[in-house]
Amino acid sequence: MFEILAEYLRSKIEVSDAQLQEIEKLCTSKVAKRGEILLKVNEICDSAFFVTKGCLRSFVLDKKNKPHIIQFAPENWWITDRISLMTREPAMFYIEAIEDTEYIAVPEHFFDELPSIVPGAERLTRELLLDLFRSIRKRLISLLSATGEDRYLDFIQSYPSLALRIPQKMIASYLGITPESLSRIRKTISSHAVERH
Amino acid sequence: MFEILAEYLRSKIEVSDAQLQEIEKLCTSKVAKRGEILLKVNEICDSAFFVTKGCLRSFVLDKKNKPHIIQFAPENWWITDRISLMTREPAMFYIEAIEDTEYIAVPEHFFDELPSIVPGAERLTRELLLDLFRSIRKRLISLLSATGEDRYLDFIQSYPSLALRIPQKMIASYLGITPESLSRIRKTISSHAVERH
DNA sequence: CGTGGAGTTGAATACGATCAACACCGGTGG
DNA sequence: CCACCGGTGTTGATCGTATTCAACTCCACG
Repeated sequence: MFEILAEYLRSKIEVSDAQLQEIEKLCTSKVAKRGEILLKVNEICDSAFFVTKGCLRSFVLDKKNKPHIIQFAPENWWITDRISLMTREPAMFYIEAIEDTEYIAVPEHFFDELPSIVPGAERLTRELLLDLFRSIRKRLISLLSATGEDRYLDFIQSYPSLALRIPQKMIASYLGITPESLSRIRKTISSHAVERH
Repeated sequence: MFEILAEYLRSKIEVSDAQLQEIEKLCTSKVAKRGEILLKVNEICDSAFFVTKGCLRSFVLDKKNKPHIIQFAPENWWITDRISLMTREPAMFYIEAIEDTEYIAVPEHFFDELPSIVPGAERLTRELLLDLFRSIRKRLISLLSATGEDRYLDFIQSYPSLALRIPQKMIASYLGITPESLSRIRKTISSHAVERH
């Protein structure tokens, strides 16, 4: 199971087998059943999760207890409350398995220690942070300035495999619309496709 | 004018006058008239701006050319496209003066060099990044999960002085609602206040 | 099989956006 | 100094769109 993270790291940075063995010592392989909660709001988040099989999501609850999805994490994705992890503040959201999932938990200091094992790995840490930053900012902007339909089109464009795999009600929650609205949006989109054909 | 940034830095980190002189060499004092654009979408952002007097804002335009405000920056705030600054990617938004404004521009390498002038200043850089992260994430969550009224209440709570100072149409744009809706929200809020009295 | 959840569809509703009118200044120029 | 003007904020009426509620189908799974 660690082999998947190893492969991921090899694709991102130059790393030897000996270094990978060092890295593996920091990692803990775990499994979660569908529905299992890995992090709760207001807990201190002490790990980042790297998914090797299955899918996790992070979400908040509004005052009517409706979930709103912040992020999906299928294979080869990281998910964590980065701020809670870095500052020991209470977590802002839940993390939950939406499929039976295998994942690797790494401790808070993992990314700090990585460069001492693999010189130059700061770049990876920096890239991960930038990717996260970019994606949050992009979502903020699209929530502010784009319609539900445009957000959906962007979603299937950006994450085509997720769009097939994730239940539509969860995609709707991620997009900030109701499942019914998403269903209707999909209908009008497919009718446009027919027109063009 | 640099004195205001100096005071700001003194409040954040231990810094001597000699160090401040070194820092000042990296800074450029500038002024912008109301309406002046400091950064355009798709330009490479090469500075961060620290406002010493007046107010800047960042915003995007949607496909109908309506502005949507990402951030306000009054005195003692930083504003920049951090990702463009760090990666030389094209900027995602505009930065514009909404009042006659005096500000200090610092180059992309400013935050990298700061620790070599003031040992321990990494903490400040890290804190600034965390603050930005926190605020973007908070806005994302509130757009996903809170009503316009709740977002407004949170805004006046979080930034009471901004709420008095910024035109309401801009606050509405920041909150993702129309100026008319904000006006009506304010009306119902004040009537609630009367009830309680 | 049968049950429950997911997705779709329709109808009614509610809510925010839009359009329009107006009051209220703050600044400018006569 | 006052008249005028443009922009801002408020309010009302209308409109459009997403939400809500409900019914139904279709699988997947036990």
